[in-house]
Amino acid sequence: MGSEVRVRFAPSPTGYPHVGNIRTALFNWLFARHNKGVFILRIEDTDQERKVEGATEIIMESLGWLGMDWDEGPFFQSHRLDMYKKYAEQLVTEDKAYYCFCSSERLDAMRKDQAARKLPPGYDRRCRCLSNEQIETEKARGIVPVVRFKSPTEGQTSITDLIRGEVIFENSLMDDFVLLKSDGYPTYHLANIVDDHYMNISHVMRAEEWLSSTPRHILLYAALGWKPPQFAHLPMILGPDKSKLSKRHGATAINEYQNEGYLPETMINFLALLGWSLDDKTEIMSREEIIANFSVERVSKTAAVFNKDKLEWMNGVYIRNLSIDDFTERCLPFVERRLPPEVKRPIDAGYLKQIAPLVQERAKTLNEVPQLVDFLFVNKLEYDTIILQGKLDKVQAVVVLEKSISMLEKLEGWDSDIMEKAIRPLSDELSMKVGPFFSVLRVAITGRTASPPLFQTMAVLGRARCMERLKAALQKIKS
RNA sequence: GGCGCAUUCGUCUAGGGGUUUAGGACGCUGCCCUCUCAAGGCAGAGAUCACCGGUUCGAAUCCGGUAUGCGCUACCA
Repeated sequence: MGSEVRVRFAPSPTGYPHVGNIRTALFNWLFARHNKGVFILRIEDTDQERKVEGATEIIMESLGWLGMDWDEGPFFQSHRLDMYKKYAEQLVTEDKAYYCFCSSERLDAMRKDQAARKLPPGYDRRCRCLSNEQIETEKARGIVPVVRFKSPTEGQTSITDLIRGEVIFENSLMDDFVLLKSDGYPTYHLANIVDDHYMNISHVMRAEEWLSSTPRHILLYAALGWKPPQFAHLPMILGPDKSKLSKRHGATAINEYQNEGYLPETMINFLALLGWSLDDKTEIMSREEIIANFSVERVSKTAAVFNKDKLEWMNGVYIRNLSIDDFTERCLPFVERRLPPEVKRPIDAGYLKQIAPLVQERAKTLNEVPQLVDFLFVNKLEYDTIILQGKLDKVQAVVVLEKSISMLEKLEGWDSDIMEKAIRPLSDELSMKVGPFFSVLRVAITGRTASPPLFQTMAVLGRARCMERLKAALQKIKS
């Protein structure tokens, strides 16, 4: 069972998960599911300063929302401090690592000096060859040391990345990085290697920004006598200006997309296509299709700009493909939250279901549904009288309303076809074009110039409210 | 500065020596449909495949260099 695929998503709990991190999670998850492997959730909470309360829960909720289930975990690195410490000390004993007593002030000064003299930055290895006595004196002074890795000063370290091929690094350029911080917490480098080893991780798929520190990891595996996993460094996600996607580009946290009314299936599909493709044309794919076809070979090397226009389009596609019941259900919380306060709560789900077909193909996000339907809920319409007549003059608009009202009053039923059959001929009768003619009625009924189909809307609104609105419009234009 | 990675329409991408007058999608423009707005259909504009050399009968595809972009260069991940 040594060939079993075991991958992990290992976020640090520093807030709402970034779409880039979620994309990394998704590729790991897809890879695991495609290969019938194991997907592990591990929380890398080794930075006490950046840790945010509740972030872990949010991460788990986000994964849950997207339907990315994990098979093991969540594991917390903060619960495994003894283990990291043990290996750090083992490396010190084996002379593969050493204690460093340098203060952060000295380190800062050193870096400044290096920058001023245009030297490559990096720890100057002052503590690399301390004698036992020196170590004891420093300890006696109450200085808590960090543990640094003794990087080789010559040779090369190469990695074979599943996406980028062989990448070679000069060991002489690698500095003695910290393994264990003075607060007893491990750095990413140590914790990562220890955990990946103990969790039997077969493939490490992470963002490209990690490529540069991978030789450190390789060296650490070797120092510990462990076999490294395979690496795949995923392309990054950029903002429209091609810099790393960040807040100034708009929403970056996955939950923002949830709140903006994007469907989880849209996010999965869209994110999957950011760096991976099935072929030269397939774009809309179910989660199952993506799983069935996912492979690292088809992951691209190039960073991708997050194209929100395309996301919106795709969300529209998914919204239109929803059943009426499903669409109604998903709209409900948004409508509940964003309809004007004067509308009575709870919102009538039955009524919303009648409305749903009118707006389903018009909405790109669930969040815009409330604005699309609010005129069907409020009691009094607010609109500018001038839009009522549209291309017509005032007298014509009055006639349109009067004729329509009397025609509708005579009507037996309140079915959209019946209404249309009765009203449409009126425009001919008055030798008006249907466009401007209907427009008057549309504004009277909806309070706006763009709306779902007029008669279907009227059918849903109901006879009483329609007549009331038409008469109100007549009053309004006359006064 | 050093090291690393990358470079095909504005964007996401297909393509991996001849099948390519470089294909698809978003967006954009026009037309059709049409009671408005959408949706849908059709059409169009949009890429000298970053640049320069090389290999080859032949290169977007292979190699080298240059440029540009990005990443890393913390007791952050």
